Amino acid sequence: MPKPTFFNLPEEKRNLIFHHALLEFAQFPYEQASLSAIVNRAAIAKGSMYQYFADKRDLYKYLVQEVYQKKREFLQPVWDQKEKINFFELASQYYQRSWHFARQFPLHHQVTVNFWDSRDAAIREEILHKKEIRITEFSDMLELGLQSGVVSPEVDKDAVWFVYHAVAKALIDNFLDPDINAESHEAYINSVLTVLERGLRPRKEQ
Amino acid sequence: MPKPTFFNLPEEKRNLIFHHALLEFAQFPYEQASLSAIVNRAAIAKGSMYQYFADKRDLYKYLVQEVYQKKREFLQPVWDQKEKINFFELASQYYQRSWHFARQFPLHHQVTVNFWDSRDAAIREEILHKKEIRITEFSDMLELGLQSGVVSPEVDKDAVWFVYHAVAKALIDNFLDPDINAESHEAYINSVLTVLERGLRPRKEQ
DNA sequence: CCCCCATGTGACCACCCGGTCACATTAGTG
DNA sequence: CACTAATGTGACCGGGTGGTCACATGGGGG
Repeated sequence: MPKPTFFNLPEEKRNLIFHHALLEFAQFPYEQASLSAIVNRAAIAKGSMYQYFADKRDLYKYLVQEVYQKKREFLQPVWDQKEKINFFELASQYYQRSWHFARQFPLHHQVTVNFWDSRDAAIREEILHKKEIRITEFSDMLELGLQSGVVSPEVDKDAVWFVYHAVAKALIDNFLDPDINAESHEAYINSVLTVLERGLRPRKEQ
Repeated sequence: MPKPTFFNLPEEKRNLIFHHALLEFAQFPYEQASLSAIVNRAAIAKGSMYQYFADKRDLYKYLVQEVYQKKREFLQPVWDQKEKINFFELASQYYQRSWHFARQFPLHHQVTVNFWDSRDAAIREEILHKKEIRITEFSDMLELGLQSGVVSPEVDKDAVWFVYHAVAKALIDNFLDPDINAESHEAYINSVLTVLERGLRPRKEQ
């Protein structure tokens, strides 16, 4: 919801603003991010910013929307395989590709991480909305897993969603941990997913 | 590390200050919490606060320390059973009792939740310290589970820690969700733990 | 050339923050 | 009572914030 003026801008200037907003909101959550800092670093007059966006929240919402748009496109190839591979392979590929997204676009990634911690009431609504979308997508995946028999029919679906969501968030929060290099991180994701797949109880078979 | 003056205060006044600090830091994470708001609501002069504590962070560290002290005492009965019951029962009791803590002391609980989101550099050190303590405690528990045979020796211990920590944090963050009543919440915790225990793959036995 | 309108600007506003300090108040002691 | 030391106080400071507004700038068309 930027004002029309923003879209009349030459692309270069739009990118400049977007980039510096990205830098700021990647470093700080919404409440602590400073609009003054953004305009100073972008060498834009504060008043100009208010020609483009209604207020700080307007800018933030636009930024988050664009960031998630990019992430969704990045993950699309994984979703396209939904019917071809099983639940566990799909989950693995999903997190592996999310990790590559974080590597390639660390600022975008950090914005998504900070987004979930926001306390602003209006933004929390957006968060709940995004959460619902995830639940639906995950339920679809899980349903396919149940039908093909790779997922046990005994599990409590809500509990499974809860566990996967919790683990996904923790994985994503740690994607940029500098102590972990590429190879071991991919292995690590798979170790974690194996725990979810097989459980802690010993299995008699195999 | 409050100043000696603080401990010379009559207990009533100490409790007053503690209570209003609790209210503020339960509502906001460290950076967004307002010292001015605390002193105003407690009807204390701002200058007085600086007779008791070196600065905002000093007050916060003291508060967090007291809160975790209370929580540790509350959970002690569970740890005392460490040798008597198995890994999965212990985990269940641990989260059940954590949930009762959140119910009985919602402000204390909320302070612990906000604590983990803090970005202040000095406070992040405390966070890492608390995290190490948790890792050690959990490793001990898991080791007992392995020795007694209720936990599969094939699992990657680091991955198990990661999963349990992630799920614990998510459970705790949702403890005060008003949509969930007492009975169903206890059942919910057990459903989630069952997913971790048995995994998603169907089991041939049983 | 001038007029118009979209765009750019930065001083300025009210408000809030954490922290300080000169001074007032109180309580205990001889 | 007086003297001392501890404690209480709130106006004040410098610095930050999101947001505004009267005005400057510039480029295209009559």
